[in-house]
Amino acid sequence: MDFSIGELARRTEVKVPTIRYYEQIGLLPPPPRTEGQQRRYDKNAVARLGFIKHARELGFDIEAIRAILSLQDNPDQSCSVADRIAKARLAEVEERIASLNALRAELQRMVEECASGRVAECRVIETLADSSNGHGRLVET
Amino acid sequence: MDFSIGELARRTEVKVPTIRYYEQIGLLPPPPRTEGQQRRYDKNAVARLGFIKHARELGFDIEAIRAILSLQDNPDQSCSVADRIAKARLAEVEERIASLNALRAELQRMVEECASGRVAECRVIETLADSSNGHGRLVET
DNA sequence: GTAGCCCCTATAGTGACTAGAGGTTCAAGA
DNA sequence: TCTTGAACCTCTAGTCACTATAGGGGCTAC
Repeated sequence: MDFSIGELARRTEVKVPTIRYYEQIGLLPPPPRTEGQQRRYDKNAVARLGFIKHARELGFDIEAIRAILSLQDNPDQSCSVADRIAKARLAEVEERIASLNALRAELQRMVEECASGRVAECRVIETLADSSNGHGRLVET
Repeated sequence: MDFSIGELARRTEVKVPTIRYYEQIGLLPPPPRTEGQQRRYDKNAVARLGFIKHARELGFDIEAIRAILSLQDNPDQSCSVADRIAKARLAEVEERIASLNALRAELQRMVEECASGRVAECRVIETLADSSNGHGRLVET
């Protein structure tokens, strides 16, 4: 029911040194060790690390992930704190979805034009070039 | 109708050294210079840099952005090349949208529970913890 | 023409990993 | 039980994508 860092790495597809790095910076709690100082993990670690992996792939930085995980780790903390973090992340997530939808539409158009034998004009830049749409980085206030 | 690197930085909200860095690695073409070797930009540069900024915020790495921009820069290149790049990026974009939708739903649920006065149980980890859903990195083949 | 802000290049530092060196532990088989 | 080799340990250094600093030169307003 518990396993090594290598097994955790295989299950999550996160590299072993990255797992140790996450522990070092406090994203993963220090796990129990064997007599010989080797780390032993359980299913909770798989879930937590899987979440971190996903969130990183989605472009959240470590501090944002730390904030989201703190919701999980302190379910009893004041509602207002959790609410503020969740709302800020929610706004960021919604903006990202909107931008990705626009980019998807343009990529789809290009693929379709290709399929119909025409050389695609590429307008990805116009699709995503507007810098005045409030896409700045969100910060907890 | 043309302006300095500082003005480009203000218009795009990209920092001056970052603009020079993008030029150095070939994401931005070298612009014309004044007699005194200062860079001058036009509206095209604003659009291209705005696109790059957005794409970085969405988590695309430099090589992915380079590939997408190459569609724009070589509209006459073979359809099969453009198609391959566009399809790979499209798949990646769709996976990201799906993950973000799941995360959004969970964050919304938490915000709603907070609004109703209950302390939120946080289940963000369960929402996004599954690492066996094919979220690996896509690569051009 | 000179003050002051902006630009130049070049180098070094940061965040988030990733790889390597050099040594130790664990478990499977003899 | 003993051995052996894969997997583990710590520590340091390197990579990618910036970001900041140093030291100097250009440009416009008075």
